[in-house]
Amino acid sequence: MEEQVDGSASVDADSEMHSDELGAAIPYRFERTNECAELVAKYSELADGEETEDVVSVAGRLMLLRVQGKVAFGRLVDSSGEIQLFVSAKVAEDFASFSKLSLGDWVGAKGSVVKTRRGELSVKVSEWVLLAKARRSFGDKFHGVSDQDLRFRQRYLDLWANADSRSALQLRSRTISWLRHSLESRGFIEVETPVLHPIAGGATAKPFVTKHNTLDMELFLRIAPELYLKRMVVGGFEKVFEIGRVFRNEGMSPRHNPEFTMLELYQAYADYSDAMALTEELVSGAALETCGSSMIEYQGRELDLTPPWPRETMCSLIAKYAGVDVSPAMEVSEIAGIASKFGIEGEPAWGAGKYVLELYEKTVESELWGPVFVYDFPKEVSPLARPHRNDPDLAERFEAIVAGRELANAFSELIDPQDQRRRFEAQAELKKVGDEEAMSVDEDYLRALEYGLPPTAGIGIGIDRLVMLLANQASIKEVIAFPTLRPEVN
RNA sequence: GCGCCUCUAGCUCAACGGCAGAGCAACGGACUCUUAAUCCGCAGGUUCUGGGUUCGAAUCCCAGGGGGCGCACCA
Repeated sequence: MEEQVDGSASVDADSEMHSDELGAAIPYRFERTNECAELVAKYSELADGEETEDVVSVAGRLMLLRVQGKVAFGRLVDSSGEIQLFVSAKVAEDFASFSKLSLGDWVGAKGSVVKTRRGELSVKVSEWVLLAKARRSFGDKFHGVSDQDLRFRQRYLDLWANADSRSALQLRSRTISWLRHSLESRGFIEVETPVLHPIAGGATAKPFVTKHNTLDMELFLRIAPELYLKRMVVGGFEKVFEIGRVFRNEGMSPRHNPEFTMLELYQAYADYSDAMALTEELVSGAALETCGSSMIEYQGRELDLTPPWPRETMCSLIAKYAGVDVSPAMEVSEIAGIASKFGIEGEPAWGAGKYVLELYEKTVESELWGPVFVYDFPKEVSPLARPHRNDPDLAERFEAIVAGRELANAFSELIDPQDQRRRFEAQAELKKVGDEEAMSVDEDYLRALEYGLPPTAGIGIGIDRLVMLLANQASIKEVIAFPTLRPEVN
C-alpha cells in the first residue's frame, strides 16, 4: 500500500500500480554513460535537425514534459545540468507510459544524440526506465518554490526546483575544496580535534551543554577548535588547519546559524603580519577560483578582494569615524566619559580596552565595507592574543572586514603560560560577575603552553560567510544545506 | 528576547467586511518538433490555530504558532 506520510492529499493515488509493485519494477542500478552537461558541451556544434548515431545513457529528474500525440519532449535534470529527452512512439519502448510520467519522476534513458529541428540538443530515447516515482506532486513548474519556510524546511524541494539554490551549495563545495588544497600546497596538514570539550574555550561565546553518561560528566560542544589546534603546534605540527563545525548558543540572524563552519589554521614561526598576507591570499584566491575574478559584486556593491588589502589600526579608525582620540592606556574614567557621549554605558568590570572596542563597534564597524584589516585590538578583549611588541595595552590581533562584516579573526598567538594564566583569570572574574561568554581557566591548556609554544600565527575564517560573499547570498541559510529551524508543529 | 511585516488548494498567487477563485501541478482525454507547448474535461479548501466583534470574517480585534526583516548578541 502507498504510504501517506502526513495524510495530505498531495500524494498521488498511484492508480496504475501499487507502491510495492512499483518498487519491484525499479532497477537496483542504472548504467549511465554521460552527464547532461557533458553532452551539451560535446555536441554544441550539431546543426538543427542533425542526428548522430552516438548512443548514450542519461539519468535524472524529469522537470518538464510536453506530450504531443505520438511524440514527447521532456527536460531531464541531473546534477551537472539538463538535456532534453525526445521520445517518439515510433522509436521508444513503452511510449504510452512515458507520456504519463509526472514531473519530478526520476528516469534513466538510452538513445542517440540528436538536435531537434527547432535546435534543442536531445537524447532520442529508444529505451527508458523509471528510477523513482514522485509520489508527491511537483510545485509550479515556472515559479518553483519560493516560500522561505518551505524552502528550508523541505530543502530537497528547493534544491530540486531552484537551480540557484543548488549552485550556492556547489560553490560552497568548490570553495572548501580549494581552501583545503591551497593550504595543503603551502605545507599545512589537516587535523581533527574534539567537538566535545570539557571546557568551552577558544572564543567568547555561550556554548551548548551536553552530558556523557558513562563518564557522568558535563561536556560542551566546541565554540572554537583554537586551543586544541595550538596543542597540536606544541606537539610539533608546525602548520595545521581544521575545517569544522562549531556551535554557539546565541541569536540567529541572516548572518548567524547556531552551528557554522570555521576554518582555523596555525602557522609556527609566523606573526599576525604573515597572517594578514595569508588571509588576503586565501580569500582572493577562493574568489578567483569560484567567481573567476578577485573583483566581485556583493548585493549590488562592488568588492575588490585583490591583495593587498588596506590596513588600519582600531584606534586610528575610531579617530577617523568618531573624531575622538582614545587608547586602551587611558584612565577608565576618562574614556568612559568619552564613550558615554556616544551612548555607551559601561559596566564596572570594563577596563579602557573594552571601551575602545565598544567605541569601535558603535562608531566604525557598520561604516566599513572593506576589504580592510582592522588591527591592534586592546589586549583586554583579546585573551588569547600575544601582547603587541611595541605597546603593552594592545594585542597583535586583527579582524578582516569584508562586505561590512567580520570575515576573519587572527592574531600572533599568546605563547607565555604565565601571561595566559593571568588572562584566563581575568576572564574568570568577568564570568563570576555575570558575563556568560567569558572564558574559564583551562589548566590543561596552560600545561601545554608550559611545554613550549613557538611564535605562532593563527587565523579563523568563517566559511559560511565567505561562501555567502562568493555566492552573492544575503542569508547564511542559503549556503547551509539544512539551516537550524524551529520544529514543525502540526 | 523585543519591534515591524507576513501566513489562502500540492506550488505561485487573487479576493481585503458580502457566494473562497485563477494559473501551474495532479487526474481523464485530443494532438508527430515542443521550449512555462496548446486545447477540452475533472477534481482539489480547518483561508496557520484558538477566541472575539459583526446580520455576515480569509478580510477587523485579541492571544498563540511558523517564517522574513530589523534591533540586541555574535562569526
